[in-house]
Amino acid sequence: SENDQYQSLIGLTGDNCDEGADICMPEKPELHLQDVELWRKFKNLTNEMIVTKAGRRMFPILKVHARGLDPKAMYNVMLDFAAADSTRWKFVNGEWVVGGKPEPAAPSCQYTHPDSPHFGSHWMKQPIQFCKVKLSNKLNSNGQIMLNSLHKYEPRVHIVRVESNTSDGDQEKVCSASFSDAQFIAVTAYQNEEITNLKIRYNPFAKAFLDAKERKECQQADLQ
Amino acid sequence: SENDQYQSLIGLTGDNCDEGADICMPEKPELHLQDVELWRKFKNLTNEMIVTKAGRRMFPILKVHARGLDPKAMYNVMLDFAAADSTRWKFVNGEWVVGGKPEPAAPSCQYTHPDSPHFGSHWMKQPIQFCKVKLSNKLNSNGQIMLNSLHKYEPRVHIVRVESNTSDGDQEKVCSASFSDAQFIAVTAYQNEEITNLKIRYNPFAKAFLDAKERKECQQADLQ
DNA sequence: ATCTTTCCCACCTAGGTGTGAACC
DNA sequence: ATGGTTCACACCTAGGTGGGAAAG
Repeated sequence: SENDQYQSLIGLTGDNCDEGADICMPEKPELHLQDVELWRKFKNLTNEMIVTKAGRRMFPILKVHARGLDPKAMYNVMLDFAAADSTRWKFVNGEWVVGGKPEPAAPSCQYTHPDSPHFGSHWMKQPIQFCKVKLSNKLNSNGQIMLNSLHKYEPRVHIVRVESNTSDGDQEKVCSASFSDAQFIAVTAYQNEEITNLKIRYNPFAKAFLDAKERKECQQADLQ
Repeated sequence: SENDQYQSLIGLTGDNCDEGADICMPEKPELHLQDVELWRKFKNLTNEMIVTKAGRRMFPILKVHARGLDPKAMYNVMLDFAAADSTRWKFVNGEWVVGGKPEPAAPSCQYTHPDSPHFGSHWMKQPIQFCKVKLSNKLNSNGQIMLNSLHKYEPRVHIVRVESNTSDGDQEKVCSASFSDAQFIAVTAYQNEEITNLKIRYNPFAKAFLDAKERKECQQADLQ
């Protein structure tokens, strides 16, 4: 169908929009992952994300396009990480294998997007970027999200309606989506060298190491 | 009175909170300028702010403490610049004098604080900082505020109530304050060398020039 | 000539990378 | 020994300073 074509072009749609069991109208809130091609490059090698005590940003950055919200209604946008399975992983002989018993899988804390609260029009006018969220392996006072190292996670985004001048608990969940293309294993140091290479290649903050690689290649070319 | 003491300690209170003509209850919204001592150092020399085509940040940074808002109500916080007088200024022989006829004094565009919209509790829990606002002498597409060079301005902060799911024009002004201690003349290059010295002394981004000054002083000390 | 504006620059702040040795 | 974690580090991105020459 035309809808299927569209989805394959722009990539993954959130799996479980859980409000409204009726037919899928354009008005129904939807969330679409951006940069799917990039995410899949990482997923094909089994993606890894560094966690540190102080918190580490994600790369690729999670970006989500929202549609179908009420432009004039107010929403919070939240991010959390669901345990993708119930095992602990380890990297042996170049591949990830199940190893040991997992930590008790508490659902991760929620990260509230810093633009929250804001109008539907704001959330829809451009992809929602989670470039500031930080992943940690320790419980911190600040806004970092704690994950268990060597466990696999899947990012989820939630949109909740907020009303001014009401009690704090009055928040209605409008839409949730889980992004399997953005699954990753939390690590304190990269295990798969190919993952490291992808990170260096695409993350501008790792430019120093990209340059080092290029110098190395030039040296080898000079020798030939 | 105790109230007067408090105000002289923390500095300037907004001059014209324009809602509620009744007696001043603690619940009445109020805005107080922060870092008044620093602002007055600049004001004593006649403060200057650089304006550039691309936009320049203010220094000192305008910080305002808010109180008396409804913690659960939603507000926008706006900043604009009122013409402090109707003349054009020029700097001759080390002092500012009236010179020439002024540009037509259109009120400046309004800058919306990037945290907007947000709850009263958010605006009150810490001073509201306008560290990102940029002053320009050109009309730009982005969020810069255009001012006329060599004209004097006084920053004003406005708090307006916003409701979700209502028409856009439905915004009720809750409180306005004008900060005479933060008056300045817009310039494209600093005129008063003493102002330059203060900017270098207190703005961390000008550290390079502070270091240069210290080296100079050490050289002079060595010669003696 | 004089006054004002523009542009490029060196030098900072602030903070995000993976590395590799050290630590546990 | 082994595997996982931590830390200081060099090297970047990103962008905010005033200086000073040049241009209007």
